[in-house]
Amino acid sequence: MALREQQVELAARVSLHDALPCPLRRIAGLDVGFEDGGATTRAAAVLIDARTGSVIEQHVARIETRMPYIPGFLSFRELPALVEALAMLSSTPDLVFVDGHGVAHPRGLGVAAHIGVETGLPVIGVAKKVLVGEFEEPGPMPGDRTPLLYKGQRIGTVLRSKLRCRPLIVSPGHRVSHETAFEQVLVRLAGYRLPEPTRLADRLASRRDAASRA
DNA sequence: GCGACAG
DNA sequence: ATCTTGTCGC
Repeated sequence: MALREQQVELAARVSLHDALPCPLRRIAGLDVGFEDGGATTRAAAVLIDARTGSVIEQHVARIETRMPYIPGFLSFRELPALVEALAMLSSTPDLVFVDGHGVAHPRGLGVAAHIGVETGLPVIGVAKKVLVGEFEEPGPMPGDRTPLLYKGQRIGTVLRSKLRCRPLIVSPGHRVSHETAFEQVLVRLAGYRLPEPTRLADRLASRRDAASRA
């Protein structure tokens, strides 16, 4: 079966309804990086205590890259490593933040949405650039936002997370509403453009963090 | 046909 | 994503 047909089927399983535990206990951040000029895919998973914000544990999964990057099909390239890293966590997170789009995708299945339907966990997609859709530039203040529209439908939120920084594109991955998605990102901002879960996973995935340089 | 195109 | 130091600006 062709990949785009798989996307359409998987996308039909995505839920935009909130299904998160009231007091969130643990949240996770996921991101991918590459080594050996792309031959090796490196996925990072960071587990954070939702109440204190402290890191509980973090892992890195490294596997052979199986597919090239094709716009619109990113999840098939990164999913294997991401699932591997997620499985390394000793406890399941109540909410997962993924670097990339959720439903803000041509066929509604960005990496965040793909991981969501694959694991059944609540997921939020946090991307740095738009893939598809139109929007009005949001105001300059952190928290300012405008809806991302595509074919007459809302597919995400263009969110200003930091002053003088390009806005983030936030979209539900699975079991989360548009409202909850950007609100959760706002709550996890710690003075940086990216929310903590994604920011920390990003540093671990790309090998420019203190730990891997040791 | 031309340009755009998450990471 | 990745190759890569310093540098301009707030």
